[in-house]
Amino acid sequence: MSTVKSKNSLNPTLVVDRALEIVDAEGLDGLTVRKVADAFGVTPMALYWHFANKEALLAAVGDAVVSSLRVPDEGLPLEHYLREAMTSLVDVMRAHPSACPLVAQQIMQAEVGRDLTERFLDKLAIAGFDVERSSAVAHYAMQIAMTLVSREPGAELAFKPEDREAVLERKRASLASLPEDRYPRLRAAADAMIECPNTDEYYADGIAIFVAGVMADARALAQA
Amino acid sequence: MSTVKSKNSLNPTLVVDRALEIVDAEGLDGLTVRKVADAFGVTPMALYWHFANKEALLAAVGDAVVSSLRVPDEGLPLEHYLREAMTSLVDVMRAHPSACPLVAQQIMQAEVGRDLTERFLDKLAIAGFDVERSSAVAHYAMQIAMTLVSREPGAELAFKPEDREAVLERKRASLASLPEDRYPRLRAAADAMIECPNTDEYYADGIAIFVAGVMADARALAQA
DNA sequence: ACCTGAACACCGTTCAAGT
DNA sequence: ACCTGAACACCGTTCAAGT
Repeated sequence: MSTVKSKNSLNPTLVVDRALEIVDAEGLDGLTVRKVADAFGVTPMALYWHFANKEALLAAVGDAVVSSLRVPDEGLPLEHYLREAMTSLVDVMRAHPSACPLVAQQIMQAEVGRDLTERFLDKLAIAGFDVERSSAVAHYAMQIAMTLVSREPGAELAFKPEDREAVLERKRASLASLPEDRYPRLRAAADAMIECPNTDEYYADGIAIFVAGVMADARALAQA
Repeated sequence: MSTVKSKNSLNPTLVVDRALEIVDAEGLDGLTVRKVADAFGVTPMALYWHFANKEALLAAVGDAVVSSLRVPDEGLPLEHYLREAMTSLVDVMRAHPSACPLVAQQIMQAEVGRDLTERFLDKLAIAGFDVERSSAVAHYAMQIAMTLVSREPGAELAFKPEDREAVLERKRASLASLPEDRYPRLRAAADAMIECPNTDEYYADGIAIFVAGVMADARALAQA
């Protein structure tokens, strides 16, 4: 967070990088035009020369994160292509969990996002999905990837590191206070539901369930 | 939006109802302590007698929506129980799409949410899912139901009804400008990806895919 | 017990002005 | 071309005071 100040010190790329740092450190709601300006030792209004408004800045942050997405190999069959695409999306988002909603919002504005989706829609069509169904499945895939990352158990407590343990403890106590005879499963699951015990497994399983569901649909269409 | 004003006109139930109306009409970001106060012809600070802060008010709104959830019949087998539970969740949320995140946040604070989850975890355990996996699946189900509703194609444009058509048209134009030879599937899918052509089908398919994925897991566990 | 009034530290953004 | 300064219409919230 060093304060850089010189003539023409502000350009969109630098601003977006700084903004992403702030989002990572303080969450999406923690990003403020004034904070970005301060980080550059500049007046808030200086940013309005480079971006039309805050919305445009957020979109640019989304674009920046999306750009590191990779398109799975064209030759892969539907099942593996879908798994690879979702894994790639999840990986990109896990690098900047707070920016997830921006990624979901901007993915179609990026060439890599369009290419990935076009190929996916094509494979779905070949597997027998009609246009409406393919569109829905592509939409589910994107949104589920985002949800997995941005709502990973315990992720909502990523900020205010002092409070984090306190909030965790409060949730734990709340579940522990439930009557054992009525909520035995909930009590046993408490720890796992509050904080993800194995994040890699959490993502792999989430993706696997969705992929299996889509493939069940594909099989049903194949024999119809 | 009539202005009610009398001695002791403010009580938590009335305030929550009003707040939910505002959320429905203007979205979650449109809900403001000051707006709620205005609706009652009262000073913003009056609300702080009944709620600790805005967060507590939002939680109460979430509780109110959750309360209309119903627990599926205990006797149902896993597959049907899961489908019923997600359908019930989706129905409750579709009544107040902007309040979805509050529902997801508060569901475990409500008896009906805990009962629904306890039974689901029990059925998963009987089907062979270990604690960690059951917890993850319960979490996926909740979050996916929420995502289906709050990110239904076109839902993000639910407010500012004047701008709505303009934004839709801008998105449509953006996809229509893509080269036909390179993005044929994307162009064909444009309408369906921008605005949901059949919402009931969209939800039924989304739920069906997740249920099928979980059942594939269950079968794999059964024969292991 | 329940609400008001004034104040504080924040927001995004406009518009005119400086260099 | 790029940035500043002052101002506006908002936020959530504290704290002391009224009834």
